[in-house]
Amino acid sequence: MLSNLASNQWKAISMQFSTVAHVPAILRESASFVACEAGETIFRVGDPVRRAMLVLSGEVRLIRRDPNGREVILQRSTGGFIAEASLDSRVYHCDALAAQTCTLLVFPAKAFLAALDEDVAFRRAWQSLLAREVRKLRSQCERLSLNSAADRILHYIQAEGNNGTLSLTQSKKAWAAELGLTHEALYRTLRRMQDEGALQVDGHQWCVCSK
Amino acid sequence: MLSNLASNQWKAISMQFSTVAHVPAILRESASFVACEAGETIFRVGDPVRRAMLVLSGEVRLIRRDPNGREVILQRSTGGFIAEASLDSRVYHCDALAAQTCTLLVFPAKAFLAALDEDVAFRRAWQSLLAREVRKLRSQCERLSLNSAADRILHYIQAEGNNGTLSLTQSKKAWAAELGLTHEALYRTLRRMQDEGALQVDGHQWCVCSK
DNA sequence: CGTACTTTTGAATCGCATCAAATCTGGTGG
DNA sequence: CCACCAGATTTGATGCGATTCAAAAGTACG
Repeated sequence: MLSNLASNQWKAISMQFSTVAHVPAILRESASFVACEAGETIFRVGDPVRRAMLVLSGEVRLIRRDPNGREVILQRSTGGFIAEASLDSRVYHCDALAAQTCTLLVFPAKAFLAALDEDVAFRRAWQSLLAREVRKLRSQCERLSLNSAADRILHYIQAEGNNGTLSLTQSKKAWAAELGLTHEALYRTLRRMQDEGALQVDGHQWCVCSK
Repeated sequence: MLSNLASNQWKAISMQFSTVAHVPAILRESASFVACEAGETIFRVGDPVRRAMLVLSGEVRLIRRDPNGREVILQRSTGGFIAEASLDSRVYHCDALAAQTCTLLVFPAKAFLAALDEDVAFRRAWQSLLAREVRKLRSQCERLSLNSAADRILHYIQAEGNNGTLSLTQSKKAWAAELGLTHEALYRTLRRMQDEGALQVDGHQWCVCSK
């Protein structure tokens, strides 16, 4: 864990995450790296919120368990801030798990909030991040309201892909969970859609065929 | 339509909507009321975002239509801001319909954004509003991922009600849409749960019975 | 090379969607 | 005040599609 980051590191990270480009100098000084092993718990429900966190590499999942013990993925991040909405909460309302070995960029929550008050550009970037998140979640709710597996798949490719083509960055099993389907249903529906010519596959690229 | 609001009106509105209490004086001066009739379209997909809007009375629904023409409710508001996340967008990405006769409090978008830059308390209130919205949407995604009607109903009552009791402010048909169910499925499941003693009903009050 | 996990296919079951129709409700106008 | 209408509510019958349980094959990793 480093308590200080070199300026070229900031440049590289800022290239990848536009919000980071707006992090003011004072806040940068209090940033540090954290490494997590696959399977590690990053925080749990009820833990006090002390840090703002950004996934640099690997994958983090925010999950909650339903009464039957099945886990529901609330957020899945392979890059970018996690639990943004918890920053103004006292405690977390979900668990965070490292799905793979991860590196995180962390900021003390207090300093982060103070910087939001001080720096206009940073504040704007943060607000636009939250707004994007709201739109993305509304889109996900819209998708989960569709009751056929095929419709959810098409909706996902349209919403998360580029111009009808999706580059899948996760296992199909994880994708199924995000779509609110069992993995069996996803496998079968993808197969059927390929057979019917509604989808084309090329490696990890999934492409909608408009007839 | 009034172009200026009396100070006692502000007090009344601020009592009901805490975010409004933080609206700075300059922004207040540019606020006005708008009345909408039931069924009226407030804005459409693609319309430029010119105003921030708050529902004072009546009901507004943000909807999108799926390829089959069925409408999906993205947000339903009987009080409070609507389309908060669109404020930093150029155009709207959904339709807004007045489900009943409504009165809205509207602000020019430009002045609203400027006030967010100027006033710290207002900005904090707004950011916390967005964060609450994110949490609420995550909760809805969690609920829509449950595949039994009974589980969704219980989840809704726990999440949206107080301590296991929900006061229903909408028709059961609208509730069904919010739960991602057909109204028939909701009616039947509610009936079954009452018969089984899992739910108690008293007028519009729905109460979960822990056995 | 073995272990853990994902991917894939099969068969049976169940719950929700769908279509249909009757009843109830609130609001409107004669 | 009553007739009427649109919408919500409710019940019924049917079929489909996703879940569930099961098992086999493929894949990554130490």
